[in-house]
Amino acid sequence: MARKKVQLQWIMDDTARRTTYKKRVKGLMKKVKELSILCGIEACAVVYSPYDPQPEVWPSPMEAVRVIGEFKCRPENDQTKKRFNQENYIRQRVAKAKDQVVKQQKKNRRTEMENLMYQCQAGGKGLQDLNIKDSSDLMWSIDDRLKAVGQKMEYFHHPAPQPSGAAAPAAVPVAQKTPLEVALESLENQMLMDLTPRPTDSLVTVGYPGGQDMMLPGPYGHYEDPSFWGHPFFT
Amino acid sequence: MARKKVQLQWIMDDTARRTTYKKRVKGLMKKVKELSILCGIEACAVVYSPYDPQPEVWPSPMEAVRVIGEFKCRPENDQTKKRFNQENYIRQRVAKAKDQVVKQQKKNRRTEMENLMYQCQAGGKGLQDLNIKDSSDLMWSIDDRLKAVGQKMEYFHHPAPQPSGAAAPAAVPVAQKTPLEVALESLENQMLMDLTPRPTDSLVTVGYPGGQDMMLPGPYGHYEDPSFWGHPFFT
DNA sequence: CTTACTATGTTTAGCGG
DNA sequence: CCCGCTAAACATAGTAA
Repeated sequence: MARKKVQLQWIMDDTARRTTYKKRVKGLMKKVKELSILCGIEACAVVYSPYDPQPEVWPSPMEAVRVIGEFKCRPENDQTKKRFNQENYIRQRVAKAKDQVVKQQKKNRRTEMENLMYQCQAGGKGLQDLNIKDSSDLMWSIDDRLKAVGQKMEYFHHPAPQPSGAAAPAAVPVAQKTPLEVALESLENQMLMDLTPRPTDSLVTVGYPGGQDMMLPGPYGHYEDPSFWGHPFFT
Repeated sequence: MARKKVQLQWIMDDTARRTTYKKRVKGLMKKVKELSILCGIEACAVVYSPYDPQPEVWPSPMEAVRVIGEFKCRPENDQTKKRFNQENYIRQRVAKAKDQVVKQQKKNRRTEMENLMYQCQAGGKGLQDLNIKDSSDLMWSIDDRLKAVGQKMEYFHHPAPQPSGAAAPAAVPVAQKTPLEVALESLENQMLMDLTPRPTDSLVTVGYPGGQDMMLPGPYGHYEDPSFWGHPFFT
C-alpha cells in the first residue's frame, strides 16, 4: 500500500513475499492487540509461516487455544453476558477514577505528586493482599481503595510536614504512567481476573524499583509483551 | 486514528466503543485475509464480542480450530517444509502463466478473447476430470493444460473462419477476472488441494453461466466470503 | 442504530545503505 | 539478511444526515 497498489494475490517474488510477511504480521498483531484493549474483548490470532519454526500467535499460544476452544462449545447462556457487564462496570469505575486522578495531577507539581503516589502504593499493604472474594466485595473493595488513595492525596495537598525519615523512598523516575495509574490498572486487572477463574497459569512477575515484587495475574496473557502494561518496570 | 489520536486503553463510552469495535473488527479480518493470500500462508483470527452471539472468525470456525490445533502438536518435520516448497512451485508456475495470458489478452480485443476463453474452458473436459495423482503428474498436467490453452489462443489470433455452429456459446459477461483466469485459479486450487489431503469438508460449489457446475475443494475454507475467489459467479 | 463522508493518523511497498 | 526512510495507500474517529 505504498508507492504502488498491490493486487490481492499471492506474491511471486520470494524476497518480496517474505518482506511483506514480516511487515504485515507485525501490523496484524498490533491490530489484534489494539482491538482487544480498546474494546475490552477477547481475541486471538494465529499465523503460520514457513519462515519461523513456531507460528506467530497473539496474545499467547495458550490463550489462543483457550479462546478458540471456547467458541466451539459456547452455550450462549447469559452467564457470559452478565460477567461482561460486571467487567465493564469495573472498568468504568477505574477509568473514571483514573481520569480524576490524572486531572488532579495536572494541577500540582509532578515530582512531588509521584513521590506520594509511590509511598501510597509501596508503603501500604500490597495489592496482592486484598484477597477479594466475590463481585459485591469487589465493588466495596475498590471504593475503599480509591477512597484511601484520595485521602492520602488530600493529606499531601495540605502543607503538613513531609515525613522526612529514612523511610522516604527516592522519587520514582518519570515514566509514561504514574505509579498510581499502574496500581489502579493492577487492581483492575486483579478484579477482572477474579471474575474469570481459570487454571493457574500465565502469572506475570512485576518488579518495582525500591519495592517488593508483586505477582500479578495476567488476565489477557500478553506474554512477551510487557508494553501492554504500559510501564517500563514490568518485566 | 483520525481527527484525533486515540490512546491505547479501554474506551469508556459505550457507543463509541461499540462503533470502534465494528469498524476495527472489519478491518482486522481484512488484514488477516490479505496476509494469508499475499503470502500464501495459513492464518486465523477469532474475536469475541458481547455484541454478537457468535464470535467473529476468519477464515471459518472449522479452519480456525484446525489451524489452532495444528500448532499445538507441530512435529517440525521437514515434511511440512517440503510440502510448502511444492505449493510454492505450483503457485509460481500458475502465476507466471497467468501473467503471460493477461499480457496477451491486453494485445487483443477483449470480448472476442473472452469468448474463446469460455469455449476453451467450458467446451473441453471439465477441470474436475483431470484426475491428478501425484506431484510429478501435476507438473506435467499443468504444462499440458496451459499448452492447450495457448494453442487455442493462437488459433484465435489467425484470421481463420470462426466455428459458427450451434455450439458457439454466448459471450461471457465481463467480470473482474476472465474465465481463463478463473479456470487457472481453479486448477491451481485443485493442485494445491491434492498436496494437502484432509477430511472431506468445506466444498465450494461453483456455478458458471451456461456451463455445468463444478465442485471445487476449498483449500482455505473462506466460507461466507465468495469475494476471495475474485469472481461473481462463485456462490 | 446505519450509512456516508472526510480529515487525519497509520500502515506499508519500494529503495538505498 | 537487516535497517531506516518516504510517499502513497489505507484505516478510522468524529461528524452529519
